[in-house]
Amino acid sequence: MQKEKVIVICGPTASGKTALSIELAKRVNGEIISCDSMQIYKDMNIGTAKPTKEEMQGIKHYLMDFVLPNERYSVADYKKDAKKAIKEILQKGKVPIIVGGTGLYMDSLIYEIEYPNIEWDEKYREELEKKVEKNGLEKLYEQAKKIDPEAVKKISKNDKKRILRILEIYHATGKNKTEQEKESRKKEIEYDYKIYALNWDRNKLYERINHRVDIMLKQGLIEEVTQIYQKYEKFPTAMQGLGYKEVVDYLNGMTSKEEMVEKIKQETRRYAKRQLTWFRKNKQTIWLNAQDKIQNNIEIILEGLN
RNA sequence: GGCUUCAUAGCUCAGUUGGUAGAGCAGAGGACUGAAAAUCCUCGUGUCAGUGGUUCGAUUCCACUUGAAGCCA
Repeated sequence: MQKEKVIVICGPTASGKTALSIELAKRVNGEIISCDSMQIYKDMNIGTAKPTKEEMQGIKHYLMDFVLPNERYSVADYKKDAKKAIKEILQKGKVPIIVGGTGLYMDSLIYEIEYPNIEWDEKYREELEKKVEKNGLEKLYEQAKKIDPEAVKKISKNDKKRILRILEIYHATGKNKTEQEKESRKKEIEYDYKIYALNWDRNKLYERINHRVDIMLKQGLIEEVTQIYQKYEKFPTAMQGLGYKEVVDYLNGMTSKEEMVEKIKQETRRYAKRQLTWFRKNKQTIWLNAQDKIQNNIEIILEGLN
């Protein structure tokens, strides 16, 4: 039996994914599933460049604006939610269009990675964090090496996040990360993902990013962050968002306004570069020239559906 | 007009007692399996302002030229 087709549109921030995807959805009777680790949050609109109701033009968007900034959300959640959304859209007889720039989330879907069902262990994480503070990372690195030498080989001594993760997986499942990752890819991929990525001339992309940051500030980014900051107490990840942490520093008097603006622009440019690195890795991706007319790119995508 | 100081990587600056040079930042490339807009790794050849001179050899010393900053008129 032939697999059903799912369109995927990725690309760096400010590359025009939103505009393209909405036009495409109108054309193919599609609905959009966002693939963006920050647009999931409520109240974070300006800084995440979330499309407005008007921009959506009546096209339904899934997995956007449904998590509170003080809640936790992970790739595993995303994968589950996104697959559910795909099924729902197909059942309606419509075309699912995955759109976004979060590479990790994207891969969890297109490779259909299976995540073992484990609970988020706040206590163990805190315990590990304390150990790092007290004795430094090195001891935990050695410990991780004993548990999973193969995984440790691939990371640096300074990669705290991944060192802790190796320990956490072992703590929760009794398996090492390498083993668990092998199992996570065993299942056959259910859909025929057609993957497209948008690209720009690098300098032009950077100009767009700079310009977009200026617009965000005009639209009231500082006010948005101020409100979120007052409304919620904890931000497990939401405040890691670009633009958000920098505004927080500014509000706390750590930086001047000019420094803040420059920092947001620079970090966003760097982020775009990392996104491109990620998307280049997948060799089945078809690259679209974002400087072309939207309609031309839509034609290319339509050809791929036949 | 006179004197002094400076001119080295895209930027800020080290340095070479004369044997053609190196940091930070910017930038580039890469990695990525439950925080990912996060986290981490790698990468520094440039007429050492220009033209002459001294020298086996000058980015380094000398002269002049150009530009910048400062001081004195």
